[in-house]
Amino acid sequence: MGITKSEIFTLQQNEIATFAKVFGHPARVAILQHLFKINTCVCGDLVSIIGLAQPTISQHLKELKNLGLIKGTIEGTSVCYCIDKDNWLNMKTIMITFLDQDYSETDQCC
Amino acid sequence: MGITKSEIFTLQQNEIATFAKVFGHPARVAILQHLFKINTCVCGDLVSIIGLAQPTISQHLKELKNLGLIKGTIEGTSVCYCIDKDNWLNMKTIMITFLDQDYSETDQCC
DNA sequence: TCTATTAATCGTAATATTGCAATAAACAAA
DNA sequence: TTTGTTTATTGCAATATTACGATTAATAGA
Repeated sequence: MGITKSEIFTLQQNEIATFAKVFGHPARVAILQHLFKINTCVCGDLVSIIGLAQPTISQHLKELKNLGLIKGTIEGTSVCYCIDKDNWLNMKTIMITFLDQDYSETDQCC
Repeated sequence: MGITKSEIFTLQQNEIATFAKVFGHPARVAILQHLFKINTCVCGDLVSIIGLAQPTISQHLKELKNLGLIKGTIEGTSVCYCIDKDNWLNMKTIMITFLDQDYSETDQCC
């Protein structure tokens, strides 16, 4: 039925999945990498850099903004985007905790 | 049109997105957390633990197996699943490198 | 052999995602 | 005010994902 049954999972599991989902598209990965790389706000050149149509980029930016990972500031006719450092750090902690689970070397059966 | 234009992104960007996508569903997060928690192979009790139908769990397991994050061993009529440690570590390195990008505190505009 | 158990596969319905053309909105500058 | 520039929104088509009933396959045990 195409609909995720999020109600049967914990808040933490849903949160991890929500963050992961937004990284599940290479355009959004590329946008974030660019924002980190140029080390300042980006005003408008994302469309030419990524290579997708302007409405498509705008949609991807919206998803990143909804999760709070980036923020945009209006500068005249253009909008400047940058990483939201606090929220990124919070997300990073949650994701790394998930990735960093560890288990002892004993009691392995495969 | 519902199809990701992966050809315009780098191999690394596509790899990050592929790993992230598999974590983008809470059932798969829950499966992996359970495999880490019980610290040994799981033979069949995943359906009752997660709370989705057996074909649905089987489908999620298949996606995790396709990416190499888990492996299954046949034990009679049941199959035992566990984390593939080597591949998990490889994935972890790739994902943490992405999450851990950093940028200097200077030259910020927002 | 027959039956029960377990997991995979098939088929299908419902919903979500991706991408873009067309358009709108907001503002700067002439 | 008009024109150009930039970004957001709308609407839609194509494809992907999620979920599960029905079925199949494989094996253990009676």
